[in-house]
Order: sequence, then C-alpha cells, then structure tokens
Amino acid sequence: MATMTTRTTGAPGRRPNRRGEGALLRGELVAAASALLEEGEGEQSLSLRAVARRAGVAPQSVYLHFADVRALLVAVYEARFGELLATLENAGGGGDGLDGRARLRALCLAYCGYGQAHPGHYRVLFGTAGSPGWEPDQMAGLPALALLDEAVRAAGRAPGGAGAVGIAPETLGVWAALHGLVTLRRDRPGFPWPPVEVLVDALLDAPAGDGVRAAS
Amino acid sequence: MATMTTRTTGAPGRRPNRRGEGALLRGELVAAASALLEEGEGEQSLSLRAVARRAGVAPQSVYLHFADVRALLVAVYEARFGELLATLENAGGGGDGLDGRARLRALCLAYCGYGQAHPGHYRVLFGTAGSPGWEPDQMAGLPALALLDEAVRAAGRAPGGAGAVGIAPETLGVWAALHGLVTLRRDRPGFPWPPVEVLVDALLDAPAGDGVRAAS
DNA sequence: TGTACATCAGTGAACGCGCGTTCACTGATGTAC
DNA sequence: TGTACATCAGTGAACGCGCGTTCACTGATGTAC
Repeated sequence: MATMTTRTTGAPGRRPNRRGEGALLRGELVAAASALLEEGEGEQSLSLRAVARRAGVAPQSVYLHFADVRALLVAVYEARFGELLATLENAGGGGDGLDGRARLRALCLAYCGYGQAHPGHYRVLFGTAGSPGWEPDQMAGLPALALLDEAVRAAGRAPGGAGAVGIAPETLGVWAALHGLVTLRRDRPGFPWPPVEVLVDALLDAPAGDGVRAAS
Repeated sequence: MATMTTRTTGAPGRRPNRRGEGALLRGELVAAASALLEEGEGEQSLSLRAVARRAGVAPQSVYLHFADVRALLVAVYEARFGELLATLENAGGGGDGLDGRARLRALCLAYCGYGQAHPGHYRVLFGTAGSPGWEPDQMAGLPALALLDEAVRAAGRAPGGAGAVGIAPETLGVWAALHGLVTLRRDRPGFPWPPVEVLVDALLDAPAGDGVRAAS
C-alpha cells in the first residue's frame, strides 16, 4: 500500500458550499466512498476518515450528512444497485429481436461485464454478509434477479416453475454460476481463465452427459 | 460484537511448554486462528493480538513461530486446503459403484457441504484476492479442481477437452457455479434458498431450452 | 555429585498508528425590523 | 439603508481504542566439566 497523507483536516483551499447547497457534500462523500471501494479490496478498506480525506473535508463533516459509517455505505449500496439494474435492462432491452437463449446469453454477459468492469462495487453489492442495509427478509437485488428469471423462463429453461419468491431454482443456479464466475475471476486473477463468453456458453450448453435425471 | 477482554498479557495460569516442546504453541496458534476465522466474518477480523489472546499467550509470543500475521494466515490456509481435498476424495472414493453423473453429483454436494459446514474456512480458501500465499501463477486449490475435472470428464460433460492448465472449461463452469452457490447462500442467509440438492440438480440437469448451440 | 553456563519458552512495557466519535467553536450568508 | 440576529456549512482539538511490532528481560531446564 502506498503511504497516505496523515493530515487530519480538510484541504486548506476548500470553501464551504453556499447556503442551501450543503447537500452537495453528501454527493461528494458518496462519490469518494465509491471511488475508495473501487480501488480498495473490500469494505474494511473503507474508513470514515479516508472518505473525508478523499472529499477534502474534515472527518467530523461526514456526520453532517450521515449518522455513521454504516449509513454512508448504505447510500453507496443503493446507488450501485441502481447502476447494475440499468445495465441489465439495457442488455435485455437491446435484444428485442433475439430469441430466448440469445437474450439470456446477453443478460449473462452483461452481468459478468458489470462485475468485471466494477469489481469493487460488485463486491459491495454481493459481498460478505455484512453488506449494509441488508435485512434478512428484504432483497435489494430482487429486481435484477427477476429480470434474469424472466429470461430463463423465456428460454424454456425452467420447466418446474417458480420457487419461493417467484424465482425458479434454475434461475438461482444461473445466478450462482454467474456470481461464481465474477468472483473467482476477480479473486484468482493468476488463473488462466478462458474468455468469459466461453464460460457462459459452457454453462448454458452443458451437455446432459451419460446420466439420467435424478429421481429425488 | 460482544465486548472482549482487553488484557494484554497471556492467561496467568499458563505454564511455558517444556524444553523441546516449544513447537506445540505453533499448533495452538494455528488452531486459535482457525477458530477465530470460523467465528468472525473474514480475514480482517483476525488480528495477531486476538489470536494470542485466544491461545492464552502474549502477543509477542506469536513471533516465536511466525514472521508476521501473514505467515500465520498461510499456515491456516494450508491446513484447510488439505481438509477440503480430503473431503472431496472421500466423496469421490465412496462412490466407486456410481456412474459418472452420480459421482459428479456426489462431489458437488460434498463441495457445497464443506462450504456450508465451514463458511469461515471456505472464505479463507476462496476469498478475496488477499488470500495469503496466493501467488499469481500458483494455484493451491489445483488438486481439488483436478479431482472435479476428472469427474466432469467421466460424466461425459467435457466434449471439448482440456483447457489452459488441463482443466476443461465445463469444469470451470461447474466450479464457478458451486462457488457461487456456497458464497451466496452464506452471504444471503435471509433469502429463501431451496435445498442445495435441488440447486445442484438444476445445474447438472439444465435443459437445453429453445436455443441452439452458439456458433461463436 | 556439584556447579557454572547456555539455551529455551515466553513475558513486561512501550512505541506510534489510524480509527470512530464528541464537543465546542468559527465565519460567512441570509433575514427581520 | 443600516444593523442585530439566526442559521448554515463546516473546522479544531481531543478522547480512548485496538492494532502490529520492537527491545530488553525472566525463569526454568538441560548440559559440560
């Protein structure tokens, strides 16, 4: 890690926002936190003081807009989930002329693409159990998952129907596989991974092999 | 988090090991670190001082056996990878009478079983890029992956042959899917997951759907 | 058998660090009269 | 138009914490002679 400035106060040149524009700092803090999460290696590398330094502001100023560090993380979390959903919607919408499998494939590639383009943010969204704002029975990523589920059904890959929250088990399998691809590729960069298209096709085209369907 | 004892020295009752048995402490430290990793929420929750506390020893005593915290983590890492490999070998060996698909299924379930039984250790093995001892071009988990690859081939699911390090892309897909299942279930405990058998079967039996094989 | 010495296993005390958080304060800008 | 006041946006200084690491030390046990 590079040595960091230890200055405890904000940038000397910074001027306070004008009256009524104090909320601007809130956005700057979210942006600073996002940048740090994207550069660092996890939520634990994000400290309130680091965010304040990045935003050129004294540590205490963070409390003007957030109750604590956790609340700041929640704000980042919400912004990034919106981003992912928009990415997936774009990929799905752009494939209106595609058949079911091609649309599913496009969605899968878009999902992996987001994960590869924003590894740090992906970690925030789907990372350790400590993700901020994660309530046991509330699923912030559900809209994205529903989008995927729709594509899986449209491709004729969910013969058994929906599961507990309206999501087919096959969709959960696809989601898990994509999640595994993104995280393994991110965390094991030294491994000679094939291109992501090859892996996604291997997943979608898995041959039945010599086995029969499990009875159980 | 519960409040922890802040005592800086070791347990008052602890007696030094006898001459020649100083190496015993090494094992105790690895065990203490393993326990903390299993209880905590990631490597960042492991501190040298916490390990020493757990082992009932002064913080400096850790340096008698490890150059630094990192070296201690490497020792845990090696021990746990051996454990996972043994688990998979058992599952594969016990299924000698099984056909290819059933053996692959048994391996997949054993993999997920290890991940669910030891979520903290699984995190150490396949967690963030900071995993200790992880050199870019060395893959400590390769033996386990080779075992899985063998089963995928035996099940007739790798028509294209081997990839870069002798592992078929289909095997990487299965690995990624299992990894995703384990980590998502661990990190999203509030989600109404189906039983792991259902998910593994959904992965292994994915219907071809209405699409054709991708040309590219 | 006695004794000086070496070695082993581990501790006491301290260092400087970055952290989250609190409290009282400042200086500019708007508003009431 | 002037002036007293309220409010807003932010800072200065400090707190106690656990952390990794270093240095000098202790006390028991074995070994050489």
